[in-house]
Amino acid sequence: MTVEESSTARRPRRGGGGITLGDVARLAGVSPITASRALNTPDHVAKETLAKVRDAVARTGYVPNRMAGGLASSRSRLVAAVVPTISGPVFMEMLESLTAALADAGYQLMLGQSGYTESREDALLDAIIGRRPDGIVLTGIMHSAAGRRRLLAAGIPVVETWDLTPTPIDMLVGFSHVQAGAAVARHLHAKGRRRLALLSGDDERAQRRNQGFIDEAVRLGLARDAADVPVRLVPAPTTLGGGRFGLAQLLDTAPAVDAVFCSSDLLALGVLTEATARGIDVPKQLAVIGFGDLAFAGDAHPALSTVRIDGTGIGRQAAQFIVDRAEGRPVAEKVVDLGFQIIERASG
Amino acid sequence: MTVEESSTARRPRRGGGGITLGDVARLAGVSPITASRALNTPDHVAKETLAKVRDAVARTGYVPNRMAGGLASSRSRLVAAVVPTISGPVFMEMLESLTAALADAGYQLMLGQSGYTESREDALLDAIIGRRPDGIVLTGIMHSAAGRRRLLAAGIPVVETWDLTPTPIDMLVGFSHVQAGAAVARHLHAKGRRRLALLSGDDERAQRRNQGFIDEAVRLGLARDAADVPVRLVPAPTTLGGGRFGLAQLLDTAPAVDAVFCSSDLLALGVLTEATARGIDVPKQLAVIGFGDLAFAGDAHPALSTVRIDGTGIGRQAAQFIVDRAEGRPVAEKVVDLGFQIIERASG
DNA sequence: ATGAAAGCGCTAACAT
DNA sequence: ATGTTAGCGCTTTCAT
Repeated sequence: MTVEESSTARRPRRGGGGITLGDVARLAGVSPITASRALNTPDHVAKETLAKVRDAVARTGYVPNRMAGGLASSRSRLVAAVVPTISGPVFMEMLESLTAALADAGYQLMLGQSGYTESREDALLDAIIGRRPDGIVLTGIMHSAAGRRRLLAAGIPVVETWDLTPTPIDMLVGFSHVQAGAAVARHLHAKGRRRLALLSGDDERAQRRNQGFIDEAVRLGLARDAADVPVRLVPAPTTLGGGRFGLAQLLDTAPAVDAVFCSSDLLALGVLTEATARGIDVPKQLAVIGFGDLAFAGDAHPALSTVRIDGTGIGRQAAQFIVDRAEGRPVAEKVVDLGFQIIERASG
Repeated sequence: MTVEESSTARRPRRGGGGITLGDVARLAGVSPITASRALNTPDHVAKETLAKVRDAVARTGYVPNRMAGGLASSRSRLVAAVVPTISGPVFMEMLESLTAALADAGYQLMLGQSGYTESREDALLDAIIGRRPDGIVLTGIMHSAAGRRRLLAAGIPVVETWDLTPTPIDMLVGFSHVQAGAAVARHLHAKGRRRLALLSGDDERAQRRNQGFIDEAVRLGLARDAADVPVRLVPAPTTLGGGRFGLAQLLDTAPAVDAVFCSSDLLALGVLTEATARGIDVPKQLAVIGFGDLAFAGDAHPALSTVRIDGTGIGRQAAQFIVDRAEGRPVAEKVVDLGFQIIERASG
């Protein structure tokens, strides 16, 4: 008690006036550095000392200041994640497992949205680099050449996700969009479909899946050439409404279509909805394949066939990458392909 | 150039070896504190000096270390947000506007998930308090009495959201769940519905809406007493499948029901789906009201009537609260009721 | 196993 | 308008 009073009295004007490691150390009757060791590397400290420090922590309610720790050690234990936009259910599963896995390892997630103008992207990078995160997880576009250079220059470990780019900045966990598109085309072909069509958001990744889909359709003899596959593009982010509207448009221009590959489950749900409204029988008249395997896919009517992406796995692997790097563990393989899985349900 | 070399040579073993404010100051030929002022309070600095510093920043690619700045100024410019779980589309709109509004003001969002065991909640609090955030935005349960005390003790401004508790910890932005439930009951009554039912997630807020709904139904003479209103509870988080299953159960026990208030739009979409599958005419035989007004609500078939919550407004106001507090501006009103709005579409 | 000294990179306080 | 000094709270390095 006397200790607390005297320390309070001596404290100068600056600072938050909170409890510091020094206070804990004084209460435990050890030096600050010993208190620090007791908290960070308990096995380098005598059992008795440990007990005294732990007791002092409990009595004071001390919580270490991670800004100070980070400054001293050059390890922020902060990880930045950048997504195009937070709404848009696609990346949620990944963010959830990423957050959880990082929390388990004692790291915290900082969230940033890149899906705005390019000038904003620069400001976002400043905000991120300024925090000196131990890693950054990139999802979506955010790769202006200047941005890549800045990240590299800052020496921050980078994990790119949801994609398999040929020239990764650093580490990478994802899957091949081209192959996913091709696999869907093969699936539909195997199910006897002959007039394939695409309903897709206008974002870059979706277009890559479309390319794989179209090329495979041509290869299988389902279309004379690329221009022979009906494509309807709707603005991303995709919506249920976009699916309804898109199907209507598609049927106007290509009424003979017997299968649609949608770039998202939401779009596919819209197609299902519009089909119901028009009395089109799914899957008899029209097969519908979604993308993402969101929670609702299996419960739709009819149950939605789709491409499952292991968002949880992506998040977990991204966390692993960064934590390993931060802890100085060797990273065996910098590129991990988690693949995808076609989930066949009632709709196709 | 000579400057850079000499500074590099002198640099000791610790630290990241990156460019610091000192480097910029030396290059610009001013003292570090002047360089600091040029970046933080440009109008306290002569035009010429400003130009020299800006030039040095541009040439070096300097990005201020916010950990150091935060440590020195006791202002982290970090805001923590706690949600029960990231998946679950309900809070996304809020998170999006919160992130954007904070970014605009130069603050960064740290995300935490509380939706696990109580022991985790404690660890989460430690992680958050350890970062000394300038504010914390709470959504969902996370209010163990001990937790409240710790937050208060840490002196971190707290904004509770999505609710109007009678005893807020600090600041509050939300709406009344009881009133929302009551308003839906009145709406259905006004539309001529007489046998109201509830299909709801088992979370606390939903139950509060249910209470308001039931009480109002009794008051309107639509039920003899509270037990007279059919209620089907499904586990939260709610799903489309839960809606389908729930409606089936509800109709088994109470076939005369002519209106269902669902605790989420997803649940309501499931009800719509199951109704379609069973050939039940919505809204003729059954009115369906959702909650949340998610993006798909208006595009469902039939278009879903629902309760709109201004998630964007909640996020914006929460950011405003915290930034105002951090900048030392007076906060006029610590409690803001953003209300809700019944959106009448085709389903009821 | 424990401690003393010396910073990490920045800004508040007090000059001038 | 600019500079000097002294920390913020912690951890690294080097002793013992």
